[in-house]
Order: sequence, then C-alpha cells, then structure tokens
Amino acid sequence: MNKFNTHNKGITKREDDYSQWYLDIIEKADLAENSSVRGCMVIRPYGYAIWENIQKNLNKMIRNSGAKNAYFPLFIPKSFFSREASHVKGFAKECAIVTHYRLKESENGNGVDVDPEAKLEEELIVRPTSETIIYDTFSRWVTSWRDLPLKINQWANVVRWERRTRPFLRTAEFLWQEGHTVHMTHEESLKEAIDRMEMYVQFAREFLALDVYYGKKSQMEKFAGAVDTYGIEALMQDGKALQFGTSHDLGQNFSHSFNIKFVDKDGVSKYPWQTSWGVSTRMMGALIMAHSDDSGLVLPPKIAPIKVVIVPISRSENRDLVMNYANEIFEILKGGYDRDEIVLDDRDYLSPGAKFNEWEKKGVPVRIEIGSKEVESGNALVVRRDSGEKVLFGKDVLFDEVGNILNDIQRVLFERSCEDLRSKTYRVESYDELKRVFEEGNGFVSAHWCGDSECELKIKDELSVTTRCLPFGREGKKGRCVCCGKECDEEWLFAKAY
RNA sequence: CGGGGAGUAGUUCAGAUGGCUAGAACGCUGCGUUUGGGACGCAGAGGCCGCAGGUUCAAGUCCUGUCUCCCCGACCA
Repeated sequence: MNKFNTHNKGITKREDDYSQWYLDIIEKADLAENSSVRGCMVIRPYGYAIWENIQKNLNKMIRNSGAKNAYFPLFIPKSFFSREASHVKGFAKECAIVTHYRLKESENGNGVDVDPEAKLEEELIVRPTSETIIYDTFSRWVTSWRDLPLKINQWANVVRWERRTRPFLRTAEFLWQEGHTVHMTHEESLKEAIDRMEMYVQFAREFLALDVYYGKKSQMEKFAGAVDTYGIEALMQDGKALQFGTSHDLGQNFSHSFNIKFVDKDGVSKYPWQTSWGVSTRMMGALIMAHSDDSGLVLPPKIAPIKVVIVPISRSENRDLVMNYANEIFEILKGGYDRDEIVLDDRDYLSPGAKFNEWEKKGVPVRIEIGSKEVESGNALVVRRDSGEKVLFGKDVLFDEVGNILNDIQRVLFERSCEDLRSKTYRVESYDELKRVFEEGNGFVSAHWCGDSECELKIKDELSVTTRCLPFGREGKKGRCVCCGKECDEEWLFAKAY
C-alpha cells in the first residue's frame, strides 16, 4: 500500500517512488496484471493491443529484410541444448524442464500426481530461446550455396525461470520475435547482424518515439554462444538503461555444433555463418517508462491502440442534442481510423471527469470534448495528452487538424526523448568522475575502457554500473581507461541497467 | 539462493490480551437523481478467515506442521 499518501489519481508520483509508479501505470492503464503463476503476467486486452501494434509494424520491417515467418516447437530435447557449450552454460540456471507426460490420481485420493511410470525417455527443455531447435532443422534445410542466405523469423513465447520478475521488464514467460539467418560468408552475416540492429533502432525512433544508443556489447555481456552481440539501449526516466533489443553475430559456433553445412560453388563442403536477433515484450516496459507521466500512460500515436476519444458532456435537458453532435463529430473523423482506434465514450453513468481521468491513465493521445458550448459554436475542443493543451477547431478543419496533432505528438515525444538522452549522457576521464556521476544521479556515461574484464568487473562490483555498448560509428580518440589508466582508444557507454 | 513481511469479501485492509451472529473502504447489482476534471441517495449481492492437525466450554485470534504470495538483495543470454 501507499505509505507516503502521494497518490495522484491512484498513481504514485515518479519522484516519490519510481518503481511503484511503474507498477501503478501498468495497473491503472489496464496493461497487465499478476497471474496465479509466479512470475508470469496476464497481458490485458489494452496492453496486448499495444503489443499487436508493435508486432504489426515491426513484422513489416522484418519481412522487408527478406526474412520469412515460421514456427518451431516449444520443446527442445535436452541433448540439443548442450551441444553448444557456452550456450547451455548461459541458460542452464533458468530452464524449465518437462520430465513426465501423464498424471494419475493421488494415493490419498484428492488431486493428481505425476505418474512415475510416464517418465520421458529424453527430457525436454521449454525453450528459453530457439537457436538449438531451429538450427537442428536448418541442418536439413541447408545443403547448397543455392539455399543461402536463409532468413527465418518466428513470433513466439519463451520461458526463463527468473528468480525475480517485474511486469514486462523481466517475466518468467515472455513474448518475442527471434530471427535466425544463415550466410555463406562472415562478411555477409556480420552485415546482417548490424542491419537488424539498425532496423530495431529505426523502429524505436519512428514508432516508439524513443531515441537509443546502439553498438557492440562487451565479451562479458554478450549472448551465450555468440561471437559478438550488438545491443540497443534506451534511457528510462530514472536514468537507468534498458536494453531492449539484441542482434548476435554467431560466427560458425552453431553451424559446427549442429552440423549445418553447404556445398559451395567450388564443390567444397563448408560451414556457414549465422546470426540471431530479437526484441521482446520488454520493449513495452521501455515504452511505458520512457514517455509516461504522473497522470498515467503516454503513448506515441503510431503505437496507441486508441488514437482519439470523444467525450460528450451533457445535461439531462440537452442530452440528445449533445449526443447527436458528438455522433456527427465521430462520423467526420471515423474515416481516418480503424474501427478500434476512435472511441465515442457514451457511458452516461460516468461523469466527464471520471472519463477524462480514465483516458488520460490509458494514454490516449487525443481527447475531444463535446458539450453545449461546442454544439452552439459548431466547434470541437481538442485536448492533447502530451501537453494537456486544449484547442478549439471548427468542424470543417477538424479531420485535418486532429491528424496534424497526432503527428505532432509523435514528433514531440521523440524530440523529448532525444533531448533526454543527450542531457543525461556524461563524458568522464577518471574513475572519480565516473563515481561522482552515479552518486549524484543516473544516466549514460561515456568513458575510455581498456577492454579488460577485470576493470569491467571492478566497476560493476563497486558502482553497480555495467558496460552497455561500444557505440557505433564513433571515431575512437586516444585516452586512458577510467579504471586502470592504461592507454586505449575505445570509449564505451556505461550505465546502471534494468 | 540470503534477509524481511503477509495470507480474512472481487481488491486493499481492520479485527489488543480467545467470546464473531466476522467488519470497513473501494468495486459490483438494482432503482432514482446527476454530468465542463474521479457525482449522490436508497436498497442489495458477496466470506470454510491459505491448508492440515492440536489445545479449549469456545479459535481469524493460541500451539505445531505445511503450502503460497509479496518486498529487498544476490543472480539475470
């Protein structure tokens, strides 16, 4: 319960308790709730509609990259999983395992028990990621250079038995897409890994209105089984970093362990080069945290399930008049939106204030208020969720102006995110400066690092700060490692991470 | 895996030293009045007090066991 009595419309203020604020937004905006299964959440219809919008738009980009969607089993034979040594090591501690296939009545007569007779010959892992089951398949699909490149994507659920979970950010089961590609050369697979990372960056900026950093992860932070991992890092309002997309250069690690081979043009049998890449429902966590405020969720219009809500405000004596006019406004706008994207809120058992609050909590970008004043003047009062600004428009221009405002909100949110990222990124030269940044607040810190994991570990132990990535496309200037002082030319981004 | 807390109505909780015929707020249902920033009145529905034992004339309340959930930390491709 709220011990500070600081609730604003039932939502804890960010400055009082950021993490409670996040949980409040999820509850009050009807995004998700805890289920009866520990660590697994129920994604409610409104939250799922956001995920569907993410899927719809990202799926288009994935298909444009040449990947085709397919679906692979939820279960992975245990032996597959252990074929790639570092892969199994990375996931071993959080696997759910199926050992039996049948129940029987309990000895004491109430309930059911696992039937010990029904033990599986080979135990099955519930996929925490699908490299192994997919590459087992790929070993049959790939035989010739003509089969390459092979680009496959799947939308699926995966399970990682996390000790500690938080809605969307880390759940025991989550939804994601995972792309898997196979190439003839390393040059080509590396390009694919980087292209997909850049695709995620473009998606974040264009649809989520989120500016991000992106680049190579350190060897310690990379994916278990990858040669190199590339990551996308966003900044949350509390100054912590959230990694919400990764793309892996798998080299030939998996093609060797899964015996994927192709006969090249020269007649020689060769191991191909692979990538995998994914984003998950964790991205929803980034979306929620990045833009929202103390009144509730704020959504970029391109991702918002409901873009416009019309709220009629009537007295009993003019109800018909107001409702007719509200309907007229609805008809004017309706052609510009899908059926679910525009709502006429005609629930007459709720006061206007209650409706305003509800739609604000849900982050609907544009609200249109229709009352007796609007009926008389032939206008509509348009209210923006991002700024609260209210503007009157005549019926004749309303359709265009609402469209303009939606575009403008998308733009403003992105600019705000860019500014936020820029203003909370610091450049430091020494360990003391690094330390001071995280004593005074959070954010991204750009600093020289020699690449030695000993330095990385020391910083992690002492400051709870980790390397996020070596950002792309930056010329390395000579400098000294913030930790050990050794000369080096790589400037890495550091942050406290979710 | 370590530390803490909690299981009582749909939800959040109150129920000192056992006396309960188990309450409140919000939510829910019906009727009526309302509607420019979370409306109000009246009437209702809703509980095996996590589960299993025990102590007692009497157990949400005490004892034992057990299960579950939440929070903090460690871990987290």
